[in-house]
Amino acid sequence: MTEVIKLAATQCGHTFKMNCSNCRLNSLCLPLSLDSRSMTALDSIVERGKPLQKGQYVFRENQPFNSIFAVRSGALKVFSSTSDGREQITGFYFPGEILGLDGISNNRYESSAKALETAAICEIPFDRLGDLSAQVPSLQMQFFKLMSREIGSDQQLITLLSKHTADERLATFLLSISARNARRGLSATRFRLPMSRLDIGNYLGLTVETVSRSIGRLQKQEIIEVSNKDIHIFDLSTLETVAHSKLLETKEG
Amino acid sequence: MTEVIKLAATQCGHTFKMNCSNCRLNSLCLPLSLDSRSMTALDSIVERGKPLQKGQYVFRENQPFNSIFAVRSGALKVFSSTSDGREQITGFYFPGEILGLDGISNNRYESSAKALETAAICEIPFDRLGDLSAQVPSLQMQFFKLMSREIGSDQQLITLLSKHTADERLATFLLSISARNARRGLSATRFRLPMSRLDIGNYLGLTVETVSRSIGRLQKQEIIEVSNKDIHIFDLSTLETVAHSKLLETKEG
DNA sequence: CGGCTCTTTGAATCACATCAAGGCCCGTGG
DNA sequence: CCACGGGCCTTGATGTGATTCAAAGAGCCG
Repeated sequence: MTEVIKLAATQCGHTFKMNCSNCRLNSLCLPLSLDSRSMTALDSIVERGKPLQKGQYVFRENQPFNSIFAVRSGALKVFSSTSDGREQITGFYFPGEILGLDGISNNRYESSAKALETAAICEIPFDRLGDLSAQVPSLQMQFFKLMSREIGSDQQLITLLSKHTADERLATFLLSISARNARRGLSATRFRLPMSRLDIGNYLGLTVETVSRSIGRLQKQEIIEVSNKDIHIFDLSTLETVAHSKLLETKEG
Repeated sequence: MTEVIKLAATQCGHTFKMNCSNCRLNSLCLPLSLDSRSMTALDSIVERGKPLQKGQYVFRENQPFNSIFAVRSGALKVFSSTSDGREQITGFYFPGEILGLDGISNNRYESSAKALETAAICEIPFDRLGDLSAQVPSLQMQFFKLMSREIGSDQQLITLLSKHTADERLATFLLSISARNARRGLSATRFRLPMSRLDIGNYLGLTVETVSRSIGRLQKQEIIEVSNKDIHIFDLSTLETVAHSKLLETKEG
């Protein structure tokens, strides 16, 4: 790694140029597969604001839509309010992932996004991204794929909610977090969950109590170990078995 | 290529040119908001095959992805298979609606699509659509919006599955069909459901029996009348009340 | 050290699933 | 045209996983 790029470390107070080219996440994020000229062009439209504190909003339901956002660090939850006023979390977003796509269709956000912990995000004005996409075919394709992936993952959640038990949902959820950690070069078996049990339950269509009990069951079977928000997955493959409802419950006196 | 363009044959033996410009659905479908030049360009890449019979597939899960499809007539279901081999229906598709978008991300379809009744579809090769989108900004935008709308509707289904009772799910389902009929100039209150109770249940995360009982309850409350697959909604606004769980159950001896 | 939210655990209840049986619709063939 | 057969749909009885209600313990921040 050359010394100019190294400057990405912040707290010292020096100014430095954070951009897509030197972003550690560019191989996961929108820039994926762009040549350096195109990446520079993309870079020029990206806006990087100050970090969000826990609880702060990136955007709110019904606000006019202008930009999509990429997570640089931290974690966010995206949720919309149901007809009877409660909230439904539709996704959690980690570094390298992009949110706000649901706002395109009606020019206003159809959900809200809130920081689960201190988070840094990149704002990408959508009109400028559209212009650039028309000029850079690989960017257009990358963006189509991004939206398609969002559709695919929503449909997986639909299946999860529709056809699976509490334990299967929780196991699938943990595996999803695990895989996304691995993608960013972090441990697939030890990590910290940035969201509360309430949020997990909300996302998975379960109550807090059920989430807590389900965690308890997985722990008792020695598949995971949990201490507060810290998760240790002992055996990924066993957890996968649980997720796919192929584990017959071990009867014990 | 110009005059060789697809001469769809009618039963009477006459040939005529079916195209986007003369399609009754063009104001609902992908061509929406295209000028006539652009519509002609789009038209030149659309392929119109012979109608599908009930039960025939448009595409199957894991097949290589090449095209997206627009429904011209009839109805389709889209479903994917769960980890334990059952199927999960993720959507029903009616004239003017577009399917296959989930295939873009990995270059293979992540779901299968099957005709619920005789159906006519337009095939749109995706690589050519991508090229054209880069040249026609309004087409690119229209396609972005289309994908975004799919994301939005998937998220609504997530909320429905996660937070709502059987009666609310069924009411919401009927209202969705109703609204989509209205959009195409058909009756919002009288229509025929092209799918079986089993399919409805599968889609809504319920068993057939529960669907049947839920229909029974709505009928007893004189909100709808059902005869086989024929639905008559007496009062849309009451049905909306049910969908939003604001109807207190009427106790009766 | 409060006061707060978050989490866990237990007991009772409920909405929906499951199991079971009978009826209806519709295509097919006599 | 009617009889037969196989899905599809409905209805009832019973079972169960998750919710609800309740309460106490654990972590966190001022």
